[in-house]
Amino acid sequence: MVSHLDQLSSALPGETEIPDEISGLRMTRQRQEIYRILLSGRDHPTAQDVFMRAKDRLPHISLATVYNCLEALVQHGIVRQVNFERESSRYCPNVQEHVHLHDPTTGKIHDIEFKPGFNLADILEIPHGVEIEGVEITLRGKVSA
Amino acid sequence: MVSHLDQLSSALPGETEIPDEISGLRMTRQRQEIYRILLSGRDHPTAQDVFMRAKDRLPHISLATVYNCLEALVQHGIVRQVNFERESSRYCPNVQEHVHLHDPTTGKIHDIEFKPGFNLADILEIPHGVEIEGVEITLRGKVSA
DNA sequence: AAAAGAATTGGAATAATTCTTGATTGCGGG
DNA sequence: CCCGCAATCAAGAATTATTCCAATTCTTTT
Repeated sequence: MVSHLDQLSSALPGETEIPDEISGLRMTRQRQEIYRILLSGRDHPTAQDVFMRAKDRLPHISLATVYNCLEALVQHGIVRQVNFERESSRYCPNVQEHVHLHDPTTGKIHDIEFKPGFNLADILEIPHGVEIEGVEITLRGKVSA
Repeated sequence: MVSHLDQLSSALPGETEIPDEISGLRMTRQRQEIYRILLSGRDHPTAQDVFMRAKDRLPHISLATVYNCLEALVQHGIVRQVNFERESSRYCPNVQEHVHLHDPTTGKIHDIEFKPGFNLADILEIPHGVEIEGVEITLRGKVSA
């Protein structure tokens, strides 16, 4: 399955061409800008961060709209919402299955990939009768490089 | 390493004898009650839940105290704070390393154990220079049994 | 028993997010 | 091209979980 990310991230942030509709979601001006912002820097911004960045191109945008757009994008599987502890939600344009590494010293979040063919049941005692529908893994640690 | 859970959970909830001090934390009356509540039903209650249950034995306890006590217990590694999405934090007296399975249909949370000798690096591409300090895994799924 | 230090309380304050309401926009049919 | 409907947007109010604060009460130390 090819992600929207792969299709779109080749162009430069400002010029990225975003279609009128993605996964059945009408891409309005503000949804486009917000999605563009997420695609451009892969730094897992919060709604506030996105709001501030969006004002460059959409001076009249409201925080509520940012929340609405982010929610719409999340609902349609176009972006992923990332929660760390009880901090503000962060948003990520990478919808491939992956895990997040949070470095408490820098505050940065890094994406980490699964090994191909990984299987949760290899490391967990999954009882019978349990059907796993989703996995959420967050690592805490230091990144020296 | 023997957990406090193992030492304490044999007695009945109400009678459970809790020492004056655990891991360097002075166990005041309210901390004892709150810890007892967590030990008795392993249902991952929220601070509100704990507050309501605590009022049976400590009618004058305040919600702030419940938060204070829970925080103290968490800081001293006596209980574990569990966050699911952006919901209220839940608290768990099981401090062994384990993961949580959230069943959205029932709203219940189940503990799932790691297999002995598990290794995260078996399923994840951990880059060089990354030192993992903590892991948090949450599964979403249905429990039929 | 007095002093010092911790813990507890109740209420106010905060922060993130959601809700509400009214205005605006975009679009298909006439 | 214009009309009407539904979706979207904006602004601010409301909500919710949690934290902070100041005053009081316990504990422990002296």
